[in-house]
Amino acid sequence: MMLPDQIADLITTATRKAQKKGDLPRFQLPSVSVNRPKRPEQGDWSCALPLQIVRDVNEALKARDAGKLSPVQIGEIIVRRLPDNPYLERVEVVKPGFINMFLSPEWLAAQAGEIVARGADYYRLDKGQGKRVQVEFVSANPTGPLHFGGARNAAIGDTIARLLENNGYRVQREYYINDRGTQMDIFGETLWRRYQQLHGIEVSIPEQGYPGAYMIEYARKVQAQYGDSLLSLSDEEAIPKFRKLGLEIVTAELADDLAQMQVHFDNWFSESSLYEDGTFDHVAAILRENGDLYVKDDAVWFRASKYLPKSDRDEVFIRSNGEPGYYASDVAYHYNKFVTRGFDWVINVWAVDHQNQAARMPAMLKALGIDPDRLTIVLYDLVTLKRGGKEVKISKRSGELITMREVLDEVGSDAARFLLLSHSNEARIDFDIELAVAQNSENPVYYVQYAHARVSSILRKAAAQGLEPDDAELNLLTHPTELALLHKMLQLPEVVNDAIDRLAPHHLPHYALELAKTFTKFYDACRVLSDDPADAALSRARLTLVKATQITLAYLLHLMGMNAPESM
RNA sequence: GCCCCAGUAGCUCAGUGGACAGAGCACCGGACUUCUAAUCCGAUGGUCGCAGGUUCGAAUCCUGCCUGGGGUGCCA
Repeated sequence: MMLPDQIADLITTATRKAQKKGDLPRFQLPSVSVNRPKRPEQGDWSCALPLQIVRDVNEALKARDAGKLSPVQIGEIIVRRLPDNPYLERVEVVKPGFINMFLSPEWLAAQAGEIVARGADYYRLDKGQGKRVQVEFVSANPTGPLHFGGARNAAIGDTIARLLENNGYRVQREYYINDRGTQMDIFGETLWRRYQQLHGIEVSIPEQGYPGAYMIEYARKVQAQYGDSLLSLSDEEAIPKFRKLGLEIVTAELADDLAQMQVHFDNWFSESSLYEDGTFDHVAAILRENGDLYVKDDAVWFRASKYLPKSDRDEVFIRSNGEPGYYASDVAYHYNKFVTRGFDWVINVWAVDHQNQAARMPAMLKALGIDPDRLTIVLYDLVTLKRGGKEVKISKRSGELITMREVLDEVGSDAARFLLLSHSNEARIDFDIELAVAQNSENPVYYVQYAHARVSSILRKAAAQGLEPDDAELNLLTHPTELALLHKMLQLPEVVNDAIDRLAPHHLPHYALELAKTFTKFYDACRVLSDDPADAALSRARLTLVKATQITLAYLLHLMGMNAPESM
């Protein structure tokens, strides 16, 4: 259980006891929460319960004509019943009715030893309790290299997966490959034409095809493997063949690009497999039996309005040309996720231009008898690429960077991930390449990594002197910056908990910056190593704190998919 | 038209019911024979888009409006 929950429990217990003993009248208590006040004089933890219950208290007292209590008086009554506990050294009740609590420095200092003893496990929560969750992300159409916008999707999705897998969930990362439909046919045809062109055949690529130079590269890869042996194929034979070959090339390239960002998928799921293994026919049968399908304008429609009371809008299931639409694939796909594979929870990470699609997902789930709460769609806004404040046009012809690989090659994965994660999902990002590359104080990425490098350097130097972390005399840790650093480290589970509850990974980089700042203040104020043997005990205690900081920073960087450098 | 998101310090952004609204950058003034100065300390800086409402308490919740972005039935 997290520290704030434990402290809130103390308040709850004390209040119930006060009721039982007759100090306070009986009524239904609200759930108690505590928060970290901004001002140090208001304590390490604060609780506003007296203000929240003053009305209930006085109404109950009035009923038996027993006078009135002020919030401060209520607070004092509660505090008198506070159970013995190791955390709190001092508790104050102040106007207008806050209970301010101060952590025991001894208990706080002892946590440094706990962190060193248990490592990152000290911070891990069992939020998931073994639940199976799938995070589906990126899932860009496999018709070319990843656009830089995909990097934000990758950073968000992968970080959510990391948050979950470190806190009690069994996580699968999945990439959904849209490997059927009109776009793929045109892609296959373009590749086929490029291949023919490489062999001197004068053909032109399709009108709505893929003009990018990368298609010529793909054709060269086909040529390298097959030579001219495919030239004899007819268009009817060649297009499916090249669609398949192209898909293999692109998929390998996507995996490669994503690996550059420390992103690895457990499963690449083929859309067309849903049609080959009968899933699509099966869900169509379910919907038909329930009377959820009807024909209009030569198309088959899904009666979505039946399941979404606020909407009168239905969805095209099978288009008038006989081809299932994307919504039909989504129905089959989600049936596969929830029923066939039985995930407890599914998270889809989508760009904000799919917002409408996201709003229509619950209808299909209800129609399939699946609890809509088992699906969460994380929507994020787009990224504008800039260089020195000027927008980089998303145009191949400009010659400017646009693919994810090109940006990563220039700014590096760590900086890209950190900067892409720093904004809330709903916020648009202006990603300035110049700023991202800058290895100076303007760039917060390096401030955080630098703190880890410093910590590592101290531990190295100490080891060379024969000094190791030792928790025998941790009560020597009394300096305000030492206690502040410990208090900040203890905040990590709260940050993680919040990030998971809201699927908002941007809390991690912000906290990382705060933690690095808090460490650097300690570093500035407190010398760890010393030439004087008389300081050895304090050095060992501080080394424990430094080691705990290293563990914490490394875990935090790991959650963000970043490296924790030992030196810079 | 309708739906979604955003509007907080000069800039980039945190903060989704608690106390006097925060950070980074920029700007100004200090600190270096450093366990890595990619540093630290201090100062300046805000009618939280606007107007109502709910509440002991609102940047946060509700209603309306303004501005910007996105979406809006056979593309995905």
